[in-house]
Amino acid sequence: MPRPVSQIIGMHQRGRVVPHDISDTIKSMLKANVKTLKSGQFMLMEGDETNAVFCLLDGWLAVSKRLPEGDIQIIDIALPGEILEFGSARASVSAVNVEALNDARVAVIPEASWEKAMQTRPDLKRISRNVRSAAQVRMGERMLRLGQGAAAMRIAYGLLELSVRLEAIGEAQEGKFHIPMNQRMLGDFVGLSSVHVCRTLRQLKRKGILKVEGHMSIEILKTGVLREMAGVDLEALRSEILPCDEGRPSVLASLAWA
Amino acid sequence: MPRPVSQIIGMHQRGRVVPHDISDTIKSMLKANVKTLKSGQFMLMEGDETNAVFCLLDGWLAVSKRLPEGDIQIIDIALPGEILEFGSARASVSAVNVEALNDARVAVIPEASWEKAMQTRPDLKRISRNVRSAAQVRMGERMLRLGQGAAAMRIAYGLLELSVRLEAIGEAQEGKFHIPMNQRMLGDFVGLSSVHVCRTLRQLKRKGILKVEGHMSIEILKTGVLREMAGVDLEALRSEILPCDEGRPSVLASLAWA
DNA sequence: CGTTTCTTTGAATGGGATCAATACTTGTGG
DNA sequence: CCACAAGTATTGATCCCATTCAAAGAAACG
Repeated sequence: MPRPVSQIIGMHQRGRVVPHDISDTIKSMLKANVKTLKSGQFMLMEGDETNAVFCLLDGWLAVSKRLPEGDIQIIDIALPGEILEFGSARASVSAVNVEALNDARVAVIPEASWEKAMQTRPDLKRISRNVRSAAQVRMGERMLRLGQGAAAMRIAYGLLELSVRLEAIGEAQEGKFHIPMNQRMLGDFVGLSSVHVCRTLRQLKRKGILKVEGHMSIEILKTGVLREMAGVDLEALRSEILPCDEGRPSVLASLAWA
Repeated sequence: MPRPVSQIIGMHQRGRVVPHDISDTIKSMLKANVKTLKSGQFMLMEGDETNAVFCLLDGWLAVSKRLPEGDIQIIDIALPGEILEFGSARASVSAVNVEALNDARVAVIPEASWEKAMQTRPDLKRISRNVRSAAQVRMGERMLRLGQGAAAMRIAYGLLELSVRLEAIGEAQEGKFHIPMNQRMLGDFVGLSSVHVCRTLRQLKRKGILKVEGHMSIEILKTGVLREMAGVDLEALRSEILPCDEGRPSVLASLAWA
């Protein structure tokens, strides 16, 4: 489901059309080393060394952390177009686990190539920053609800966030989308036990706010009510968590689709 | 309490000594526009526009978000040396509140100047990235405990994180430090009610793990036990949440101390 | 078709919130 | 200097939401 060319970065800059070969530089960078992950496979574990930048081309990744007791919290969910830079302050050691939630393809870009590309391509730099700040904002939103919100609010926000992000990349239409996670994982995402995820979803179903079919095929029926439960301004959320470039929606991964 | 010159960035690069006037470029950038904040004053509110980069020179800032119901979650606490970039994906609109927890000084740097400085100073770029990833890692740690940890663990981790970070900038010695927050704010930080913060602190006091005097003067007596409760590897934490450059601890703010 | 994993539902437990009342601290102006 | 006010800490009692335990369906899978 590729997007229209007008939404692909690098094809236009301030009205001028950029030669295709420049855009192809990024394309080739993205295609140089593509890692294929099967559903459930770990791309990275806490403590692993990495000095690469990852661009998610296809599929979902869960970025998570684990307590000594074994409890897991999903810190963030990466969707196609996400740019992942790990390594902590001192060394290039990952502080998180990264797991494929379904079959995924990830472009692995050596830090040096990435740096170089950023210098020659100001649009890439902008996009990188926008993708990063989008991730930061949505993590903040989730943190707010983890700390202060009740179960219904956490679930409501989680679903709305996914819905908004999925719509932007064409993986959701009219509030309908599929989540490649079971209820246990969704619980790890919103900070609830799987049992309580089940109960909360049931409530939403009974109130006619959601429709859930099979394994996590979701349809949001009453956006307004859900929005209210989540305590979020949908328009503001969209503008904050959807990466854009020069005012247009942008998905870096779309470059590798050709 | 300035740090030894050897720890100040820009004075050495791969063994070579850099002329002082280059380092002075950054110094003058930091000093060009310094904003003074009084305790309790807001530097930024959700919805405000900013296209500047902030460097915290002195004092503590709380970065927080608020639910419609009024509940507040402190997303992160900025300490001297922190580099703050706001603005979300699409526009330069802040998604957070930033409040001074005590009297603070912040260098306000126009995005353009910042970009320019980053290009001419690779060390600044490295530091900026390290500071950012440190913030990311500690937010992840807190998110993990917000979602999965009980009250004692949240408090224990919160105190340990602060202790580690404060020691690195000389604001804590031998586990003793002062927190410019009341129990309500500490609760907003770790996701607990003020009442429960009080109870949890009392437990820690009774067990001889902590000493608390007056308004939040803390002394960690049994680091091992606290570390255990927090479920954290102290050494790993240090290496992940303390910004460094070229293997040495670095605090950008120290440049403005001269 | 049996096995495993996942969902659903019930019942009991428990942790933290909330409500409420009492001390303590700090700052203010008389 | 004291009295008062406002904010904060402390503690008890109660309530409620979410976890845990347990068991029975339902779906996926080899």
